Amino acid sequence: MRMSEGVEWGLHCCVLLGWLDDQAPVSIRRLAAWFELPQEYLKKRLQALSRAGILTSSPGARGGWSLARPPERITTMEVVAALEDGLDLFSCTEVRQHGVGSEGAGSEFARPCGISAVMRRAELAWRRELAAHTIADLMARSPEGAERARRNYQRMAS
Amino acid sequence: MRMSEGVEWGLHCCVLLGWLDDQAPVSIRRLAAWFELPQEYLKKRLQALSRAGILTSSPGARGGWSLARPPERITTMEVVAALEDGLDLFSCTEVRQHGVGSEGAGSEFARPCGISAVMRRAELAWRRELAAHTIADLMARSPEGAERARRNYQRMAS
DNA sequence: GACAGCGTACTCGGATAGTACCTGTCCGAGTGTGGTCGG
DNA sequence: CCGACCACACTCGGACAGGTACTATCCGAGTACGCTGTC
Repeated sequence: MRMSEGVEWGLHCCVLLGWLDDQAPVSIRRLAAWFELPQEYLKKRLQALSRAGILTSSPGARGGWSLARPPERITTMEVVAALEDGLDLFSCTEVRQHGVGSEGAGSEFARPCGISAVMRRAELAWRRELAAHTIADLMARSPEGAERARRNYQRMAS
Repeated sequence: MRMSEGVEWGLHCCVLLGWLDDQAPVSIRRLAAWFELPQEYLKKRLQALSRAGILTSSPGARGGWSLARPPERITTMEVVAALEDGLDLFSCTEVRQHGVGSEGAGSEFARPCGISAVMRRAELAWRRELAAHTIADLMARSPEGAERARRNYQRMAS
């Protein structure tokens, strides 16, 4: 079980777009060059973030990508959820209700499976932790990054 | 990102083996029939649990599978870890250190990436929750299951 | 009755396919900006 | 000077291909149990 690499890309893009907030929308070409990522595929991932209402894209010349909301109001949970659409770490297939083992069972299957419950609890703890951090938090974690971003972007634009 | 289906199988098998503790080892044929699962593939998954020291297998006629430890000392975390060997939900590829964005960076890359840190925190919360529950807990959650297991197994053996 | 031999019922490990999802690329269509050209 | 037109730079969505991990099956080899036959 491995999380999609696009999650890392998406989070980094969100942080960068937060830093470059004043610089209008940023084109996919520049975002891809910034992190040296495959442009076409990165675009696909950002489109997913757009559908989730996290990013906004403006078409046309001078168009590009920007945060749809202030970074304080975008949690890492939302970004992960948008990029991993399914998002069910564990999905119970109700194995207990099949085969010889299930024969003669009473009403106990009305109650949710204990294994499924434990997995869901763990998953909830994971999500809660992700929801506790926002893009603004991530931006604040490296103030040097913010300055460097602005500096390099100016150089890139010229 | 989806967790392997084998995790659900493995957990159910551990619980069942806990319930059937007195019934010597249980053959893969019976385990597969119990949950109506593909026998050969289930065997592969159980072999992984055996390598992790969670299950024990005895060869020969009358051989089969049994818990390697009392169920109080097997956590769900161990089972998940054994069946998902990699286990790194999120793996940081240090995207920040590539491309235009990384140019002119000082010593800040010596510090771990903030995004990676948040993801690791969340993952830790997930693991902690999984480690807090044991196979014995799962067994205790459905006492009817224990009785039905013994009943159906007797019928199956005859 | 004791012991060797053999068939059976298991597990172990490797080899091999099929499938689904992730990664990556390409293309046609749509849209807004800025420049150009004619009035 | 002003408005229509056009080229350009973007995004959007679908189609398609390669890679990797998950799912699944098959086979040969090894091991323990229990039966059978011989002494």
